[in-house]
Amino acid sequence: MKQNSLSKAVLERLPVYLQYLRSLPANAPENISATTIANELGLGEVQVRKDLASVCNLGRPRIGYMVSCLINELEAVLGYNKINDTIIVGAGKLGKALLAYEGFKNYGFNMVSAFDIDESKTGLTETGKNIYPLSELKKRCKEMQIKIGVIAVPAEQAQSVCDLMVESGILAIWNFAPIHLNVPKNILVHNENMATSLVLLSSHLTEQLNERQS
Amino acid sequence: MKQNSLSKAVLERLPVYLQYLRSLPANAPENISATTIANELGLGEVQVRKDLASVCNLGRPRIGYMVSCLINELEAVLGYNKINDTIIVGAGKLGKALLAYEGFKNYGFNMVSAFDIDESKTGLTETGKNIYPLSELKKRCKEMQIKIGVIAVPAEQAQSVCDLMVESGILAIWNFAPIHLNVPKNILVHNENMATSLVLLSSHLTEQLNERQS
DNA sequence: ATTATATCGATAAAGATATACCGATATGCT
DNA sequence: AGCATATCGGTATATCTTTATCGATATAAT
Repeated sequence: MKQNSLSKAVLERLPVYLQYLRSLPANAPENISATTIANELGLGEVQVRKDLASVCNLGRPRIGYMVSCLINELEAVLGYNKINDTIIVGAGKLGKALLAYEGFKNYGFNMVSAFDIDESKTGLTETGKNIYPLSELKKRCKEMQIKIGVIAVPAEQAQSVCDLMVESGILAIWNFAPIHLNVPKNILVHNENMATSLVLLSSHLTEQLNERQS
Repeated sequence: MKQNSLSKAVLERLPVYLQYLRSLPANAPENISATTIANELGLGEVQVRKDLASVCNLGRPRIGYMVSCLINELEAVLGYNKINDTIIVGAGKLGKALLAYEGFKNYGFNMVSAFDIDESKTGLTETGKNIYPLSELKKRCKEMQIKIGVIAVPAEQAQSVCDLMVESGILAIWNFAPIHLNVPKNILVHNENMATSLVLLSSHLTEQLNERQS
């Protein structure tokens, strides 16, 4: 593990490698080459090698990388070993889906509980997690030292929820509301922008259909 | 509107501008400057100007851009006027949330119906949309000429669902399963990778906490 | 009318990211 | 043993993206 200042682009691909490596069957060969990974994931082999080199140098010519070591290194660099407790504000369909999703623990995240302004939603979910009134957010975040929050409320309420989160000591926000949030500069906002995702699909589609016509 | 080969980076920011412009109150000034947009969205003003220039050249010095025109141009370039009918495979929490979400129509998308291998889920949702057995996917896609599909099933089933979609004539796939999909090269897969999003949050957090210590 | 200012679009420079190339090395084959 | 081959890591090059700079222009103020 050597990690120093990984670029955003690399940081976004590393989890993909990790996911792929974890998905390999138990009886797969002990070692894997960058070439193989590249083919499987549809990337360039040089890029894979460069990305992996930014994490560790344990590839051997003609042999490749030892899968188990690579997984360990990636987990270490990505911080998947330390558990990050996270809360969700908004217990609608999306909020509940995120709260219930088991897969986050594979990434070192633990969705602790959700908060909603509608107090009738208060209580335990099917999966045994608590939904609390929004009024308790600050108190509970401080208590549990929560540093990560998810915003799953409609756009109109997103900024005020965001402000409340910042006040509660949250440092990183995963925002699902389709709106730009204003935050102090030490707070990170990552926008999960559906519009952005959809545009990529739609513009690909337009290209495809145009090509067929011409 | 001039659109020719917009870069991915630009394509990802355009919806953000559109979203922001639409959110302006009705009594806001008729024109807006790149400087203002940049400040509101936390971007560089030159970047905003360049991005907008890639769509149209209707900014006037000292005046700025006419909001309504800009919205029209952006909608045209992004293809938000043609409605893209879309189906979802997987009617679990996530699938249902996506099916119910009203906001997609703002982006020119219409979530038509969902499909699930579990036939007990078949029927109408609260919002009046149909859930069908997966076995009907191909027939219904062909009938309705669906070109876009959403994968909201567990990783293990994602590849087979994907194959089925391709067979059904779908050209663009929005994949929520944490796995790389193999597809023919004319099919676009956009991965909504939670791991990737989370990594960015988590690595920011690590940096923040390290800074405080030193 | 002249000057000051905000803002534009275009071009140039800088920075980030991806690709190509090459020498080194570990294995398998003759 | 010696050669062919797959694969690595590093350096160099090319491409893509962002940021800086500048002359032009439309309005407002003097």
